[in-house]
Amino acid sequence: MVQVQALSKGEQTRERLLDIAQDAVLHKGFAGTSLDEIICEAGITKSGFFYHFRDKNDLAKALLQRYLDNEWRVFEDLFSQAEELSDDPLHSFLIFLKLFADLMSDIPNGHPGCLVASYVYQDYLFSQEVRRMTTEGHRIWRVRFRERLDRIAARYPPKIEVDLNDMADMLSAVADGGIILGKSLAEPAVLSRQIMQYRAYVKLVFGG
Amino acid sequence: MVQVQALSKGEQTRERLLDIAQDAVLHKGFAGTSLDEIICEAGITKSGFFYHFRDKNDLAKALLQRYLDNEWRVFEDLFSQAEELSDDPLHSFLIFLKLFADLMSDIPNGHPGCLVASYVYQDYLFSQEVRRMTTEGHRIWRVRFRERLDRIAARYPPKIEVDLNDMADMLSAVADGGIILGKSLAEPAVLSRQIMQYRAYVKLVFGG
DNA sequence: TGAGAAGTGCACTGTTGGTACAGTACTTGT
DNA sequence: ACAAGTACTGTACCAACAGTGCACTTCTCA
Repeated sequence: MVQVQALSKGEQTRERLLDIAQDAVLHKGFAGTSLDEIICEAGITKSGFFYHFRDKNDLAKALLQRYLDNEWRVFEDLFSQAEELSDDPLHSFLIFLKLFADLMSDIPNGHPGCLVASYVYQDYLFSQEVRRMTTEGHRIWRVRFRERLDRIAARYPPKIEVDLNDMADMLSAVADGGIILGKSLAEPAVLSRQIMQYRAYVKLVFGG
Repeated sequence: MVQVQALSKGEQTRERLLDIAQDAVLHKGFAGTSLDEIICEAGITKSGFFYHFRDKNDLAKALLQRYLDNEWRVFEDLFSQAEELSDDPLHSFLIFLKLFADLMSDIPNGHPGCLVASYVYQDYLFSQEVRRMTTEGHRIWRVRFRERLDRIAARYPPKIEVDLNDMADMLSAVADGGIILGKSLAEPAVLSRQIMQYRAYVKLVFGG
């Protein structure tokens, strides 16, 4: 049993505001999301909102930070689960990808959308700080996946010449693209299937 | 020499408005793009704008329609080029992918962004008609790529069990994801490299 | 019970999308 | 050269909304 720190009333309200805002932003964009609708849905006044966030950009930043932290935790968790199930770097990575795909297919109405992708398509709306956070997010994922691929390549020489950075990026790309396709086609299964396609690629490149 | 129908003055203005609007939308989102800034940059008045478009949603629709038409033409062109260079379905598709990757790496400041992806992340802002257009766009691409893969699979049995719809979708996914990564990391080369990763996958699945 | 956390109330300003409509200059076919 | 569109301009207006600032109040919990 994991001991979760109880949230104070203020933190609860803040989380609720973030939940509502994220949902709205992923469907209407940041500029299209009005503070009025957020506070209305949260049952709070405008002044109450500004007690929690300096301004709208501060909300954007908090939203992204929370999203990145969550993603980090999820991947951390999946990686450690996968490592418990196999010592072999390739098998472990393949298990990780399967777990990832399963997790994505378990989301009730499909993945709600990647906040980072959404921000990338609205970069002029945000401060440099926030833009740097999206860049950093993608860079971190590249490094994390790359580490795994390096370990795999050390034991299983690739069957074809391949740049491991590109291959690491491909997982991010396939995930971002899969989310978009899944939303657009109203076929939530697309995302997990795309991850499995990536998995098949990894298998072919390193596997026998 | 292809005879291009000269644009009337009105059509020129309309195109200019669409150019300006598309650029803005890809950086600020649709709601974040004001009519005022569009007309200001176009050197036209508000009344002039409403001569060309009924309202803002009409602009959104025209923008998307033009984008889809352009994409269609580009792929049509690349496919026919590739088919001229080889009769073999696999080789032809691989050539197509290489041409596609090259085209994407030739864009001066990198791909400006996929309007369809941008719309998907702002779906609540648009009319049902526009939303259907994004869905239809993705569905068409799936079908077009799928046709090619079918022809390939008929001659070259896949080395692994693979769903050809998923494989067709993967090109869209990798392209959408590659655009996002390229923008986010400020590394325009990412997109064409991701397309080449997909090409490597196709080669491994069907190739010897 | 008292000090800070977590709000409320209200006033204000500029912007936005959108409407209405009369007038005008520029093109284009004939 | 002229009429008939085409492609706008100018002006005036509106309701809704984003975003802020600040004084004031209520709630919570150590």
